[in-house]
Amino acid sequence: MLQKRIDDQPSISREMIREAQGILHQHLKRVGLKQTAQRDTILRSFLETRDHLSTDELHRLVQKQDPGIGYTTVYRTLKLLAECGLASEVAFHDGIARYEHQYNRRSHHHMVCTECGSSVEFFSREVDQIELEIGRRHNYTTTRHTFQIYGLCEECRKA
Amino acid sequence: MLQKRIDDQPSISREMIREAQGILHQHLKRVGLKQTAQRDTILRSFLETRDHLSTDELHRLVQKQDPGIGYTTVYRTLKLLAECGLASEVAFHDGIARYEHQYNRRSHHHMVCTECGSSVEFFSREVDQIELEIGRRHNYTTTRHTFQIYGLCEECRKA
DNA sequence: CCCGCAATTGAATTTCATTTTCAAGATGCC
DNA sequence: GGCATCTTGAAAATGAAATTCAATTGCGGG
Repeated sequence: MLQKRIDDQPSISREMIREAQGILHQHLKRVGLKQTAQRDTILRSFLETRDHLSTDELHRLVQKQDPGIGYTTVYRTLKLLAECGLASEVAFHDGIARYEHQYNRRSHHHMVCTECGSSVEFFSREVDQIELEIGRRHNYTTTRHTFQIYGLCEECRKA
Repeated sequence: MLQKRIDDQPSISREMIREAQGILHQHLKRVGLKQTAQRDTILRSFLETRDHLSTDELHRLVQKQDPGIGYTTVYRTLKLLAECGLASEVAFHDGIARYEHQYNRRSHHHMVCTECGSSVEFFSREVDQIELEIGRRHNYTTTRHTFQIYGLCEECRKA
């Protein structure tokens, strides 16, 4: 199910959708793939939701726009979006791959309630610096990191 | 396959194995389960390796000690070890659950090479403090966190 | 010491998300 | 418009994790 999410980002504008679509189209051309109505629909549905979506959840949303679009196409399009930097995979600890917007978003992290699955986003400049520092120390060229905190939210603690 | 790992921990002593076994036995008694030769063998094999083991990898190691022990038993015993705090799950980004020793180990984190899978462990007090700070700010009772850095190690960069 | 209940074991099966296959249908370069 | 190539989506395959079940084993009480 879709889970409550708390963060501080403004909602997506028509302008941003157009821009994101441009990024996707450019990426497709660059790697010799084709624009299709399905890929555009999937991108739009993805951008219009603020949650951490699994392939299955996005598929359900997409079907409200166009019931003919199959699970496989959503699955493949999410990989494309990740490739061109519009989406990125977040692994919470429940064994399901989830994706979130990446376009125009500050580097952020998640705190997840292990009871109800709700999550809070937070920002920490320090974490980015630790990545750089540790990479330098051990001679790695770092590309990204994941940082997740697990615990009980206020409501689940009471219950 | 077993992957190269770099860290700064001394290797496990006979004394620690005895102590870990005590912890397991106590846990079993507490929740009304039984001691078995298989569980002891699996714990020993687990402690004797310094790597991040998948169930499958540990199963193979265990079979060198006792070829009769099945995959399922290893799988179940790893969950037991996690329950009593002797092991903890680490999810790198390859979709396989791995476990590592938790007993007597400082809180640490991983930097993983996305090319060859080798990993470096590192320690950062700051990360623990961020967990506390963020938990307090959003009213979560935090229990743990995961922090992983991904990148290219020196050798893979050259290649 | 031995009985009997309850837990354990391991092979086999099931589950479930993910990934691949393939034939029919689009896309877009010429 | 023609044609090579990519795309699509249903179905099948994959693979790790989880469960089932009948035979076996541990262990507390008598």
